[in-house]
Amino acid sequence: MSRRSMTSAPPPPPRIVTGLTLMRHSAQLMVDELVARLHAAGYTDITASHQAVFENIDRDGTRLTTLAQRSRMTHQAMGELVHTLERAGYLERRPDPADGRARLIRLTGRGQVLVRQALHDIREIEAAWRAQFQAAGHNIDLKTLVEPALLALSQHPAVHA
Amino acid sequence: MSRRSMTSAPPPPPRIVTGLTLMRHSAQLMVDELVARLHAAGYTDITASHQAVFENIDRDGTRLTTLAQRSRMTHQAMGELVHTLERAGYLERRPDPADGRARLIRLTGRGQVLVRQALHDIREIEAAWRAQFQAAGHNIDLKTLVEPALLALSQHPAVHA
DNA sequence: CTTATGTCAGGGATACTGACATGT
DNA sequence: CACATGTCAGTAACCCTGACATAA
Repeated sequence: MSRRSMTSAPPPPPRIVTGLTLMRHSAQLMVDELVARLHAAGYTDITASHQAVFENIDRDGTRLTTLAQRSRMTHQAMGELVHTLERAGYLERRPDPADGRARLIRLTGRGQVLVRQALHDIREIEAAWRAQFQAAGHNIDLKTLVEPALLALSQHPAVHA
Repeated sequence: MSRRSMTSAPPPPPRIVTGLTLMRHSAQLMVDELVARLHAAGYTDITASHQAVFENIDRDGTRLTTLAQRSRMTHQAMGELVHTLERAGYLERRPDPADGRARLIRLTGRGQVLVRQALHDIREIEAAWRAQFQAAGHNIDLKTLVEPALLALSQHPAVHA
């Protein structure tokens, strides 16, 4: 569960509205909404932090260290996430045939079903955005909107210097 | 300081790229970048969590409870944030003349300077975004784009039901 | 031996729940 | 008394640092 509680209060607008605050709040709402839908679908043990695993795991398995690098966290923290999801039956670990030191982390069948459900929910959530965009007269896709920002920011020296 | 460390690794793309993941990562990068700039400007005691205070405080002072509601957290958690920023000299508390039970939390002079600096940095961060966006052939403002999305999500039943 | 992978132990920062004191 | 405001205490979830075991 997200550490941030799902309060029932109507969302109050912030006083100083910048693009940054809008991004922050939008991302927050999207993730909360996704977790709420997954809970409603019966996946009550999934939390927002697990997103880091599911969005970075490869179809044919991924090493713990790789998962950690992709999600920009320590391998120790990622190890804990993987351990939880493994106990819950979403992941399994098998020795890497190509490297005796490593183990590959893969989705189980149950894990694949969960990811499919999540992608379905995300599509629905994003559809609400698109509808609002079009109602406002824009005809643009969410990826098109956010991708250049990600590029610009990830190339900025201060971010990784 | 953000709990998430500022690793020097190049940003690895996630495997499953949805609008949701892009939003999440962009918001993360923007906030990290802002905090890094504020630190560089000498505000070494500011962390990402303090954003919740500065973006929700009114010019003429705001109650603790109101700050908490606006940032969707408990008043206890907000109380801790305010206490820290008060000790650091960015905020001050004075009795509310209109209600003896309440106290109004306001920016000090130092706090106002900080907010001005932060807004300046945010403008610069967003400029990089806009440049990439225009390079891609689009000519639209960030607020215009994100605001309807935020509206759509905040009105969704599951978010606050 | 050096390097990469992963685990174990402990701690820090954030925000929560519950209980309570105070003032209207 | 009921209610709103705010504080104090304890805890949960998340992620970090440091130390270490293992295998290539």
